[in-house]
Formats: sequence, C-alpha cells, structure tokens
Amino acid sequence: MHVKIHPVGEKDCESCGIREHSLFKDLTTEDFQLIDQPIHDLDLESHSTLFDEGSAGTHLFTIRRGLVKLVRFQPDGSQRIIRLLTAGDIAGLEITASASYDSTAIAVTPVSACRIPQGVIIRLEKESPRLHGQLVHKWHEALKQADDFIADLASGNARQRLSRLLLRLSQHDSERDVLLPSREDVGAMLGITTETASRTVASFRREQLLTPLDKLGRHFKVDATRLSAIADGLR
Amino acid sequence: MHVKIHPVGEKDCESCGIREHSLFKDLTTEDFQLIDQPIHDLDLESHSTLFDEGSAGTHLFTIRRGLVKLVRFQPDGSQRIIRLLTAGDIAGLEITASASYDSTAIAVTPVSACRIPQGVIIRLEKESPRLHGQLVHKWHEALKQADDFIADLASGNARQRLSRLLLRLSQHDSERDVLLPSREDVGAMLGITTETASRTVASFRREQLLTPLDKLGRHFKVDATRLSAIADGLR
DNA sequence: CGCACCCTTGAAATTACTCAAGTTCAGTGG
DNA sequence: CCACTGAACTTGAGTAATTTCAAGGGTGCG
Repeated sequence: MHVKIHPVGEKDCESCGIREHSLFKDLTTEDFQLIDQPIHDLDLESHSTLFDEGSAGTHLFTIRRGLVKLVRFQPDGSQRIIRLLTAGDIAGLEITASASYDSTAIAVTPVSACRIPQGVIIRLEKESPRLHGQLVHKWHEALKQADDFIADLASGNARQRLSRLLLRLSQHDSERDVLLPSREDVGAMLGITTETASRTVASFRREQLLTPLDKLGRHFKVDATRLSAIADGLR
Repeated sequence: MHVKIHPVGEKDCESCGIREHSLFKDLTTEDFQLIDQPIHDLDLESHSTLFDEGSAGTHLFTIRRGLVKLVRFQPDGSQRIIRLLTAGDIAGLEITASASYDSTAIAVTPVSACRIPQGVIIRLEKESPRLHGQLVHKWHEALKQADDFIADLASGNARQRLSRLLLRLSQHDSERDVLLPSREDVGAMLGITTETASRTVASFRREQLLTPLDKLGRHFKVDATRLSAIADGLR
C-alpha cells in the first residue's frame, strides 16, 4: 500500500480547500495554535486500509477527495458495507469517544485525506467550543447517514435498493451522473449478492434507466425521475 | 394516548434509579442548579408516540423502563424499525444538533421516561463538561447500535437475522430469556414480512431453539449456543 | 499473447413474498 | 357464564425474487 505523507502546518489547514466542510470550519487562529502534533496529508491508493475494526484508535481522518467505505466483516468472511464517506466526511470519529475503531475503513477510489492525531482532537474539543460544535454536527451527520442506510438501502427488493443508491450517489454529484463502485461493493452495500447487483444494473441498463458513459460499466447517466418511481415501489 | 406526568425537581434526578446509566450520570449538585425548566416523568402506554419524524424537536427522552422503537416510514406506508431503545438509552438525541427529529419514536411496551427540554440540555452542554462527556458517549452508543443494526439485523437470511436479534435481546436480559415484540415489529426490524417472521419463529420452536414461557408466543427461553451457530451461518 | 480480474449470464435450487384462510386469545357485552 | 369480536399469530399453496453454482466474456496490463 503506497501512501504519500506531507506534514502540514497550521497555515495549510487554515487555507485548506475543503475547510468549509471540515471539522476545522469554525476554528480561530488561536485555536490553531493548540495543535501540537503534526497533521499529515495522505494520498491513498484504491483498496488501501485507513484503519481496522478493533485496532487502537490513534487518528481520525478528514476525507478530502475520493470515496471510503466503512465495513464490518461477516461471520463468513465477507464484507458488509455500513457507510460510505465522501469529501468532507470524517472517518474514525468514534475515537473521540472510545479507544478503538468500530469498523474498518477502506478506500474505494484513490483518496486524499488529512490524518489528525487523537490527541489534537481531544485537546481542541476541550478547549475550543468551535470544534466542539463541529464534532456534534459530525456525530449527527454520521448517525443520520446510518439511519438512512437502514431505511433506504436495507429495505425493499433489489430494484428499490439499487434505485435509492443511484439516486443518493447522483445527488451530490454535478449533474445526474454516477460513478458506481465495483458490483461486489454494490452488493455489499445493499445486502445482496454480486450477481444480483450485476443483474439489476444490467436490467436498469436495458430499461434505459442507466446510460453508460464508459465501457467498463461503472460510469452512468441516471434517469432520476423514473428511478424515484422505482425507489417508491411503483414497479 | 394516556400519559401520566409528574414534574420532578433536581432532588428526584439526583436520586434517580437509572442515573448511573443516564445522561446526568456525572453531574454535580451545581450542575443541577442550571436546570431552569421542568423535567417531567412520563408513563407511556404501549403504542404511544414520543415524537414524530420531522416535527420540531422540543424534548429529549431518557428511557427508564420498557422498550421504544425508532422507525422510518417507507414509501408504501409500512414501518422500518431502525433502532431499539431500552433502559438508559436516549430518544431524540438528534435535537442537540438539529431542529427536528430524524425518526419517529414509539413505545413497544409500557414505558417510563424522563422528558427533558431541549433548552436544559443546550444550557448544560455549554456550561457543564460533565454532561458534555456523557452526550458524546451517547452519540457513540447510538452510532454503534445503528452500525450493528446494519451488520447484524440487515444481513444474511431470515434465520440468521432472527438468531442475531434473539441473541441481542437476551444479552442484557437476566438469564437467556427474551420477550419478543409483535411479529410485525420483528419483521419491521429484520426487513422481512410478518409471515416470514412468524414462520421462522415457529421453525425455531420446532427445533427447540426457543422454548415458550407463555401461551402468547412472546416470551421464550433461548438456546444461545445453537442460535450463535445459526447466526454464524452454520446451518 | 495470455493471465487476472471483474463483470455477465444461465439454469436450478432455495428462500421469501403474496394472498387467503384458519386459529387462538383477551376483552366485551349479553 | 358464554358467545362474539378484533387483533395477532399461524399455516398453506402458489408465485416471485434471490442465491448458488458454474461457465463464458471483456478489458487492461505485464
């Protein structure tokens, strides 16, 4: 696993491109003075692991670019994806409340992230009400996402689940197009097999709910209107 | 819906039976002085609603006794249970971060709860680091429970899901016995139909994985060892 | 060119859903 | 005290959806 690390000073954080979405959004210059351990800037390859479930929680990560999956391993060794993180999200939030990670975080695409030592967060949380508010905001976001995951992606038949996933993935994206993870990951996210994921995508393609934008079958333009109907169970 | 309300003063909170599990665990006597709005003690009947998804968040609830389900309504009008709350858990935590409730909370059994005004929590959170720590703890608990829900109760076939639910419900209980909610709720929790829930329970009974302790088919003694094997997919 | 890796497809088996009766039990009122 | 009723649970039979197992394609890379 190749990882590029650049130590960054406060200057970099203060001028960071995604700061308005990040934990450090509201921090003042004085707050930045409290950072007494290095924050690293990471570039991670696809498939690399940010941390493992159960291991000691030493850092928390702000995702700057790319897609990260949080997974739990099932008794049979397969993965169940429990959440997806994109730019602005935090991986490893739980270490502000606990000693170890609650799930495994794996990059699904190339990822850029800031790696923040636990100590920095703990210190800032104590001494900066600004960070504090952002942390609460992140807890809420994570919990809501988990709840959405249960209500949307773990309910209904395969067609409904895939529709909801596609709608969700296309939502934040520029204009109704979606870059899907591998069929295996789609399955692990929806709680269906890889084959069913593949068949359902193929079926959506035949029905022109999805129009391929590449030859690999990952990048699509979606028909949001008709997908919404399917998501709501209308055939 | 019948609700009994008893206003309580700080004295009651300080001597509350479940305080060691509650939000107010670490509060000092001075902290209690900050409570400037009445905290009510509620007795709720089975099936009564604590709050509705989307409605303005005015209170948060500490469950003292009984079982509460958090639900989201599906496009077809049916419920999907996204979390179960028992003694010591908090319902409506999200209003410390947001203006409205993210899900609907409904009592599954008769429930006793403390109803705490949003203002009290917001004030205490600002002024008492003790409460603050407890809140973070509760966020973490809720998130972990949501993640467990996805990994355990929304993965695998009906037998595996039911096994995991039974094991989880029997865990905290005194001695390997379980009081199940209605079959409909079991289904809504596992993402299966009522009929499949019923059939699977019946099947477990025939296999003596469950031994009825009442004639209604709600209260059982569980065979934890064999259920674990099923939960892990070993037939 | 050939080897991986992922995706796709087929066919049979399994699992779960749907629809439609029954059954049981608790509570109600005659 | 007993029939009546409603709600929840159970069960069956047929159908639909999904999984499983197995094989075949396509793409990119060494």
